[in-house]
Amino acid sequence: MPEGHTIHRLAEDYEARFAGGIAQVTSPQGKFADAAALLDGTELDSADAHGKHLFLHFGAEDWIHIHLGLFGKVTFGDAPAPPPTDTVRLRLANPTAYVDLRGPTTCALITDDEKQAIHDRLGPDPLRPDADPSTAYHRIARSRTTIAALLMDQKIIAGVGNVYRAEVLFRHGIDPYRTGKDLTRAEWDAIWTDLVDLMREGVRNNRIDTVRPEHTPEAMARPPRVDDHGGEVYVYRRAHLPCHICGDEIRTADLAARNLFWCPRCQQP
DNA sequence: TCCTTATGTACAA
DNA sequence: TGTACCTAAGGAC
Repeated sequence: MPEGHTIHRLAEDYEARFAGGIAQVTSPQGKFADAAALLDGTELDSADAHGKHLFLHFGAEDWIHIHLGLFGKVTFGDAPAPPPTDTVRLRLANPTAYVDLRGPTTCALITDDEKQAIHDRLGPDPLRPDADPSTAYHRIARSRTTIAALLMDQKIIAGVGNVYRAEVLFRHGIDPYRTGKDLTRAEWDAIWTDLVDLMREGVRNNRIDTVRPEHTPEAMARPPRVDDHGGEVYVYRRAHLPCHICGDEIRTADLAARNLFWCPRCQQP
């Protein structure tokens, strides 16, 4: 599930359940055991998210840096915590709740400076209040790379993943193979504004829904989705199915080792 | 029970 | 461009 909205939601949920209190910190799987021992019994004071990176603040200088990658998952539950399975990389537990982290690409103890270096190499995040879309457009407008690839480049814009990429391009009728150079400022501003709205709703609902009210299954008297990615979408993982709007077959292609989905009629070059 | 796939990224060649 | 890494679910047998 991990696109930016997931990570921001996790930051909220970690804070809601653990901030301001002492936590038991363990690493049943073992790879984070040394750091867990250092943090065990200390207080989590805040959580932060930038793009797909999650940061948990313990004490004055220590942060746990978490990146879920493709497989990472986080599970919250109420106390008492069940015995952890042997894939739990990090468990926090307090008298009322526990949270398990499994399969992350990254789970490491870092300093303030190291955290800052991560912020510095990430592009603006539509979910962060300090984000400036014009810095992203500046790079896009000079690039001969496809807009589909640019949207996935975390240095350009942080937090967009394969689902939001496919869906936002569909919502704006933009062919994924158009280059950054061809994108107007107005088009970019519209994409950005839309991403802010979509991703905020993603945080709220903890899932990605991109279908406008007038195109929902109920509104169009069509069958509801069968996909299990967790939300209602126009094109993501709908290869060879009819487009909700024009009925043409949704296309798919490999682009930079990821699956791209788009409607060739609704998204003209 | 095995194989494929996945909302991601980093590094080698 | 290809491959490695981490995990779990779903589908094919």
